[in-house]
Amino acid sequence: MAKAIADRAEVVPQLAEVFRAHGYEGATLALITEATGLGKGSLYNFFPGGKEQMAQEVLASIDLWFTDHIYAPLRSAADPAAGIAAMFAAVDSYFRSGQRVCLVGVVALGAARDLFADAVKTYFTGWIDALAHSLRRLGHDKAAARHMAEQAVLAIQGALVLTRALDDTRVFTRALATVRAQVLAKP
Amino acid sequence: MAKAIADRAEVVPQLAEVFRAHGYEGATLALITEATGLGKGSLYNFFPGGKEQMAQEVLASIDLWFTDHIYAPLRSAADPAAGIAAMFAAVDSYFRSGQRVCLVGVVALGAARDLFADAVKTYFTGWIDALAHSLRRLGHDKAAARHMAEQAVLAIQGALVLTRALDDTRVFTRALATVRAQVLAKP
DNA sequence: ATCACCTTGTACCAATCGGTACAAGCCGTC
DNA sequence: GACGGCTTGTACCGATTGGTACAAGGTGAT
Repeated sequence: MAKAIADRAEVVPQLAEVFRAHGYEGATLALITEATGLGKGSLYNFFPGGKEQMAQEVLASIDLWFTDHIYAPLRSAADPAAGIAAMFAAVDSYFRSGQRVCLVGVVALGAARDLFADAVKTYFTGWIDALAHSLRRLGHDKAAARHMAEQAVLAIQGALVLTRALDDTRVFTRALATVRAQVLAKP
Repeated sequence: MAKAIADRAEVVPQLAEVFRAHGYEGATLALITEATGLGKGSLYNFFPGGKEQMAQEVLASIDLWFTDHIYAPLRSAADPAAGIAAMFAAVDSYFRSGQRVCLVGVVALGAARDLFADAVKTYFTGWIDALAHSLRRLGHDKAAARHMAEQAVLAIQGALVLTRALDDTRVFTRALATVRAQVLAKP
């Protein structure tokens, strides 16, 4: 019938928003159709694997974004403290001060965790590893750096939960500032 | 047909486990029937309001448990530090070292948040208030106590997310120990 | 023993789920 | 301008969703 070459590149972020808002099982094809403007025909043409493939590609694109905008800068920053500061700025902007939710965290808590276990683990270990790397350069020993990185990532996830629970973005802002200060404190 | 007086008191915890494992929307009546051993007839006899009422009562029972076992002891403990230590022990046991997930957190992240917004807010504000109360008694000023309590609760939630994401309960144990030390440090 | 009431299993309901089939149409290529 | 290959809308599929109706059966009070 038509040809609108709806590019994957613009569909995947729309899919991401649907999964974020409704979770994996809650993201029905009806919602996906509505959010993307694509009928089932197009959807299954682009993603023959159905919902599962859509979610996999969304998770892959998220991982790519974090790699490009957070993990890599964390590793290549001339000044590790500056790299960490940039990370917190990127996180605040990515999660819209807590209004946006972390899809990977949502998946991890849900029943679909097993389906996407690899992607979930890759995301979090990638983040913790990159941050721990910066912390070592900052002068922390290996064990302390890993532990501190883990604690920081976990606090960000918790901040997203609590922010949504209390429906107050100031929670997120406060939490981010606190973790930032802890992480950037002199070893 | 039968009479088995399946008491509410034993059904609600079973419901809680189903909601925890599958989320609100993911907890289908088929799963609920299987987990409780109760047919639809009994289920809708006990909970005329359907799934929503089941979830509300589960959330209420969770709030009651936390009030009895955590918030109240936190307030009435002769030694505030002992009360806080007891809280961490209770949390570790309740969440089975991170193998169990926080239903309230799961709901807060999901699409059903608006349906249960009141219960979710009550749970978290209750927790933060009680902990902040203990921290004041420990010598922190009002603002610092609130801030520290918020940070502790949020770290516990984040620890649950990360523990499930990495499928490693040691994450939870480490995180809990860290937060405990931060919170119990001399003001 | 009777009776009213509570509990329960089963059949059933419309709506929606994820997914498939396929014809109709648009496109670039020759 | 005809062709072949993508892209798309629509109709359709069986399975499952949350929920209702109700008859059958069990229980306790009398």
